[in-house]
Amino acid sequence: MKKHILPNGIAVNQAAILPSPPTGGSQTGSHRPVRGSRVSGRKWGLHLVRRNSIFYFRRRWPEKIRCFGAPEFLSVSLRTQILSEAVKRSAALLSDVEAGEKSMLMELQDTPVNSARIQEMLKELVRQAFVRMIARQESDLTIGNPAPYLSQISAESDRVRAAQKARDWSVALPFAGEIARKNGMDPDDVAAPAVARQVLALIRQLNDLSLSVEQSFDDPLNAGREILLGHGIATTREALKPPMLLSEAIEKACTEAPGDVETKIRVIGKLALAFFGDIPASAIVLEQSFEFLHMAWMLPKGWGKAHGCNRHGQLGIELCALDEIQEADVIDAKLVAEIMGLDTMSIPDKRRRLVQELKPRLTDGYLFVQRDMFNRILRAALGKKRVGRDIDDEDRVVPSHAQLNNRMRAWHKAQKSPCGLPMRVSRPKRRMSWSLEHVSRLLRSPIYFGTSSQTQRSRKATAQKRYIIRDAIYWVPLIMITMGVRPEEILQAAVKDISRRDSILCIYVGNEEDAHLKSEQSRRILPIPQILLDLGFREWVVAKLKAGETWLFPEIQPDQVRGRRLRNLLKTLKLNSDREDIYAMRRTLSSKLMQLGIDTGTRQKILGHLEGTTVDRHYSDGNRPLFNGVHL
DNA sequence: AAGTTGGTCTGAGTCCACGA
DNA sequence: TCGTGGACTCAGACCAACTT
Repeated sequence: MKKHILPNGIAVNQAAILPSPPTGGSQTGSHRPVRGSRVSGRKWGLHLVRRNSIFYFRRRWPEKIRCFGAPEFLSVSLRTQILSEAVKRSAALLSDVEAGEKSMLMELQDTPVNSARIQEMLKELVRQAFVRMIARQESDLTIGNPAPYLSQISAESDRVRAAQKARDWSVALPFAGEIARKNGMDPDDVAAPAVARQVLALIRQLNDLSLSVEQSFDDPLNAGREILLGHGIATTREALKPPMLLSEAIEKACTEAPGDVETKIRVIGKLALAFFGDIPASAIVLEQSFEFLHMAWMLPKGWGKAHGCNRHGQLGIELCALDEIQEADVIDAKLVAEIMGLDTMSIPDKRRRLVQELKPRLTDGYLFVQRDMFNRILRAALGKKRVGRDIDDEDRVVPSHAQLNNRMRAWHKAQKSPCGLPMRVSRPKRRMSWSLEHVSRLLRSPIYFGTSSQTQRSRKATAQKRYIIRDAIYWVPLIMITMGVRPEEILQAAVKDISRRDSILCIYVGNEEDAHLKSEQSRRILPIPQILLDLGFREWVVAKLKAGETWLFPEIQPDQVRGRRLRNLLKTLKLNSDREDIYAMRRTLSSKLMQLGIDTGTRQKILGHLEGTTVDRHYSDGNRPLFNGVHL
């Protein structure tokens, strides 16, 4: 395809000689409007020029192709002096050229001829050659008979030289095709003149080095110093180790990371393997990281969840992330087409429907998490020098946050229809404080007014049966609303963490030695608000103490999935809401305190955020009246 | 029939440390 | 002060066997 476009006949040299179009001229000079006595270039027709009575086809290459290195013009001799024949041939040529351009543009966008990838391939070529040379020097003397080896190498060099002269680029394939394939490139790319030329030259360079090393028995690392450094390889044995595969990099990153991070690394690792295949990690370059992240960006929210495995040993099904994207894309495209076709609908209405009905994708914020995890994988393989914080943007393999941000803006633009309607949506979570109505509905729910079943707490009490069970489900929402502690903080509290301090009943959050806290800042002492005391919190704790309990909420195992029971209950009570979830109760308290004019520092101390020093983290004294003012 | 539960998996937010 | 990276926590979907 490229072949019939690139060799552009007589054009390149003569392009400079031909008169350039005056300002405002489009395409070629031939498009210039007729002005004054000047001979119109369009005398013969579109893209037609006549020189020495022979007609030529002459057309400017589109900017998009020129920026990839194409010359200004395509000029081809039409090999005729007859105008009508020239017009016919020119029309045929034009349609061919335009078709070729189209597919070429697609190709360029699909796999940009990426110089960084080619450099990686050449580097691998060098590395392998050096490994062979060193292995030969260290091998048993009887194996390597120098004479045939030398002549074999010279023969190879001769062959390469001949191929270079004949411009037979396919010769490069046996040398670099396999490496290209392993690096995730199309082996045919190696046969492109620009690439093959470099490959063949390098092969000869390496062969020359082999010959001289074979004869002089110099250390290849020393003798080939320039070649190594020229390809970014240090002159050490260490640097010649085979490149790490993506799968190995994932394993390495996982062993280095803590548990929770490991699961995320495995997620993005699985995606990367599906996207790149198991190629050497060093073969990935910046532009491909962008493509990969774009793929992740298009993942539908909730991908990979419908696998069907559960605790009953169900086998479930294997899901392919790429397929899930494809499916979502198809559905979205159908919806977009359908809505665009509704002539009667106004633009805002169309937007509303699209936002509601399009399949939500990952949020922008989460893509940064994915980026960070991908970063860890590549850092495990390439080291901090290639993948670190303080690297120039153009040297990066994984884009920096800023780079990704910029690129994401472009992606967003591309996901807008011509009339500005969205073709891709996401649903970020925005927590809001609970409305008073919501809180009061919770407090009037069967949890506090009594249930008819001891286990199914959402069932309303009947005349005969009325249970009010004071356990985690009863106290945790109250404590969260009035004190703003995190669920995991209150759930791991021990009975003796509740005690008097200066005659005020307080809870010592994070007092347990082995308590697992979000941060040191969350270690704090909070007074028990009056509301809880009125509800009998003190008596309840005393009863626990007498019963010899250690934990405040023994029914909640520390390693259990916490909070799900409560969440489930809220759901059946129809108290669940996307924005006003359990965790949002912390925010509720904070905003209520703010309305009462309490300064930020104190609020942060109550919530256990960074701010207060160790000394003033104990603010139980004197602050208690504030809590009495909190109306729920 | 509606609700509970505990497996699996991913989604996404918060907070903190560090260094330019 | 801000960008970056890291760690941690919680949210939520799906699923099938149980309970009520």
